[in-house]
Amino acid sequence: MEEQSAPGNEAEAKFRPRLHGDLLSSSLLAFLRNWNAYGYQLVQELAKAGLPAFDSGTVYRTLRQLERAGLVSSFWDTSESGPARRMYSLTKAGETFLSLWIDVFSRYQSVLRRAMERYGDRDQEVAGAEPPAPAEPLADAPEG
Amino acid sequence: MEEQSAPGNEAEAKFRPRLHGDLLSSSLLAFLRNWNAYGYQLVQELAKAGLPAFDSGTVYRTLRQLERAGLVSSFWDTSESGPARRMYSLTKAGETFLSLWIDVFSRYQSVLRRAMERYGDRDQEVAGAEPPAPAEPLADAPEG
DNA sequence: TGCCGATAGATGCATTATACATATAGCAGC
DNA sequence: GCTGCTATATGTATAATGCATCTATCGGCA
Repeated sequence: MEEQSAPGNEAEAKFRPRLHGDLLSSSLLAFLRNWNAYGYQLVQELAKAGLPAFDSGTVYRTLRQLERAGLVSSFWDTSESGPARRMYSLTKAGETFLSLWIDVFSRYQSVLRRAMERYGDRDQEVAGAEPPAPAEPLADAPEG
Repeated sequence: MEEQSAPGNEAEAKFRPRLHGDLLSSSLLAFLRNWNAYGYQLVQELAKAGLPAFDSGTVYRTLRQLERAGLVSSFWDTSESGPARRMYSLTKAGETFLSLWIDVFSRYQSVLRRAMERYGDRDQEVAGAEPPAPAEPLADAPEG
């Protein structure tokens, strides 16, 4: 069937960090914990934060989804000139969710941190050893 | 201020942290940076890390995807009794990707941290002010 | 007045990702 | 043979995503 051998040097292109879903949602909630803001503004704030650019359509849709879930609320702000802005603010439920997420997140974080800290001790294999044996990669069955 | 539409207490149920995509991929890469491991084992390791349970089918598919991208490599381990195990190890490209991800991740992290740290100063609104004005939530247009 | 560009939000659509259930298979104990 | 645990994989319906596109307001400018 599929028998491609991944060269490896084009891997970053195919599989770059995307920061989707939960990461976007929680970033938005985090911003809204401090400041009321509207979508266009949040897109720019996220970019300014040094994160990879988010698709604005995804941001707008995510905000509406957060609103449907009751984590944020919004109203149309027509006080400024220009197109109306949908101003968002964090709800009580949103704050609760954000702290729940941060709990989960800190556990995830320690997984990453452990990976980086242990980098110095890389020599001593701890668990499933088997030194990086070559063998047939991408094999489809144990016994061809 | 009362949320008339979303009760808020069912928000966590509808919108719980899922730890998808990039988070799963990078967790797997992080584990594999230290230990060679197979899928079933990684599912258990992730659970032991205190993270919400991942669907095993998603983990297996994600591992194959990482392999297709050249970030990990695998071989069938039939040395133990029982079903064959597909042993994974991190490739050079995988290490590169992981550190790229950790860069992005640390920026994301500071977004969250800033949100939590500033919590004490919550009173002084900094940016888009407009005290949580009520107004029509979930409105479809600025002018009814 | 008409046109352009920036701002602001939204949606259509094809592709991909995901959860849930189910399938396959090896082996151990009875 | 049957059951249960290990270990991997897939079918499928639903959800999420990227990209392009659309609407609309307003300021500047010719």
